Amino acid sequence: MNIGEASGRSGLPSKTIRYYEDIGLIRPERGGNGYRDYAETDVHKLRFLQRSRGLGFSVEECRQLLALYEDKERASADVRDIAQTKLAEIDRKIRELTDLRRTLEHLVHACHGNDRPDCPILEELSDGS
Amino acid sequence: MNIGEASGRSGLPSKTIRYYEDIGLIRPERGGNGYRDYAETDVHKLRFLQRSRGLGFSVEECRQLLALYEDKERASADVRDIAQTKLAEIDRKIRELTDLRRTLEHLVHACHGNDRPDCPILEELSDGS
DNA sequence: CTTGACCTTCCAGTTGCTGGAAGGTGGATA
DNA sequence: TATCCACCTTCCAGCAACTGGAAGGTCAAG
Repeated sequence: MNIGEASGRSGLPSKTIRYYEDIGLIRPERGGNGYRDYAETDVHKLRFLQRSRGLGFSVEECRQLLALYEDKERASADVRDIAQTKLAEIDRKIRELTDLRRTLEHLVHACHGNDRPDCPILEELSDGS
Repeated sequence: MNIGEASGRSGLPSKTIRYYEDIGLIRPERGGNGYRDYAETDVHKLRFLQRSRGLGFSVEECRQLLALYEDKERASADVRDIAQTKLAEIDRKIRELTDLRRTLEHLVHACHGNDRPDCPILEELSDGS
């Protein structure tokens, strides 16, 4: 499929997809006309990149995560190590998001209008991990 | 307190804290010697920024979130609207992180070594929101 | 009164995109 | 067959959000 369809299916702009190719994250085939030709697995990787970038993982971290699948020669212990580290990070992020959610809920329900100056939100913000 | 202590307590590099001041996110006092002087509430805001940036919110989104406390003239309905939108975003992020977590768990437990080529991980990756 | 760890500003570089120009491709339509 | 228009290509410039380094001021300790 062409880059436009890959873009629509992955949620990433074509520009970004070309950029990811520039920095070596994905390697689509090329048709006789020079157009990039994306396979299903490419779209899966792009969706994966779209998500994990949006969740605050750096491009290099995403590269590591993708490598977990692609580097088929890598020893499984290494794979587990990297994945385990990322799991801990993900758990931390989930905890932080949950805290943030609670804080905003509080703001919505308890800190309306003039009550704001007395709102203990900022104290809550600094709690957690 | 000086920027070094604010840095240590917020988890943000001093460089980044100065940058946040440049773009108007925080406004610490200045001592007679020209040094920045951070209050407790500043540290709370910095910790908040450290977290929400790490969770994939843009600086402009963080500015909005901070404005929920600071703009005391804002009508409470507006506050609720913005907060509600962010809550939906946070819920989506939590869901995506949970999916990502499940995927990695699968990788750790089921896709070791030579089994990788048959691993259905990439299919799982494209599920979810 | 000097040493060293802090602080200041300023300017340049990096990362991760993002927009726009200039031009080629390809299926539909007159 | 021509020409349209939406797509694709590369390249280059600009923006966002830092990050590093130079050049110099401040301050408590020895």
